[in-house]
Amino acid sequence: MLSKRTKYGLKALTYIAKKEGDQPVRVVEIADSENIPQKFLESILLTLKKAGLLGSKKGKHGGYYLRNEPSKIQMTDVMRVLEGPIAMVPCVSLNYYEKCDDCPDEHQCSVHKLMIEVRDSTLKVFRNTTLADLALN
Amino acid sequence: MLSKRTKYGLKALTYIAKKEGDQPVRVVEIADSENIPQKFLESILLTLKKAGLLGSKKGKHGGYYLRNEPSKIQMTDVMRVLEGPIAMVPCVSLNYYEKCDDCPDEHQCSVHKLMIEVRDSTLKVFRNTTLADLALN
DNA sequence: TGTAATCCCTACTAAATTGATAGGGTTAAT
DNA sequence: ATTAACCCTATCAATTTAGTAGGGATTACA
Repeated sequence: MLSKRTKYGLKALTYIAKKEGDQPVRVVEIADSENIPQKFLESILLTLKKAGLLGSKKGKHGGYYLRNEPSKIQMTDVMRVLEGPIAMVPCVSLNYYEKCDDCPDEHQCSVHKLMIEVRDSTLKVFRNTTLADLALN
Repeated sequence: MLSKRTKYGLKALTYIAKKEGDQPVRVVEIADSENIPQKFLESILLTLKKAGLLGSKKGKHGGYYLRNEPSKIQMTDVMRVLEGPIAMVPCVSLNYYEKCDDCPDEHQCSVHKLMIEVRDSTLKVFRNTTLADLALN
């Protein structure tokens, strides 16, 4: 299941991408438009900023803006920042690999094989989708 | 992330499928072979039984057995029983649909669109994989 | 220079979920 | 009758989730 955090983050990014003026977008505006608790959203956007996806401007007329063109922002990057590993088990994760402690040999593990397939098919979707695609319509 | 419950369940099913004699397979044997806490495994196999995937025989020489040929058991069914919805958000779930309370119109929701794609690609994998595939090798 | 608007940061918390463990009940074979 | 096995319920500690609270730091502008 996708966390609310991730869902809100995606919606917020989409909102900002759609807006794309020269003015940064305020948290409160996004929160109101997308029905997201403001304080919660603040912390999410902060995460996205620290990850380099968003930039910010403080003070009056401040807000958040994209650091790249929407068409250059892949879902793989967004999802890894917001949700963590894309793989369903650590032993098939590209970026967060970890050995299972119950598994003597993962190359003979049926779950391992299956989850590699799932990972690859999900990755394909995320790699082929950019923020520009989300912002269409 | 896949729960341990699901992972253990998949391993257990694979174990039983590989064994496939006329004797039912005992919980303790699976638990020992696959490094799964026995009591925990008991409750998982019970769930699989109640869902109709496994049958059981009580008492001496008892154990669990498959109710169908491995090649007839799709991962979609197994995953739904063990892990619940395959979709990452309830609003794109085929079997557990639920409206998002923050979303006025889900057809205009960017997350919705993306998650439909993910769901479909994951479903494709699960539909094309049976327990017989997991039990290979 | 003061004030309001805005992002930034830390700490806390209630509720839910996960990954078990405990303890015994029921059934079947011998 | 005894033992081996599944069946069932309750409980629990740790972790994660979805926030809330409270204020600090910075900037625009009057």
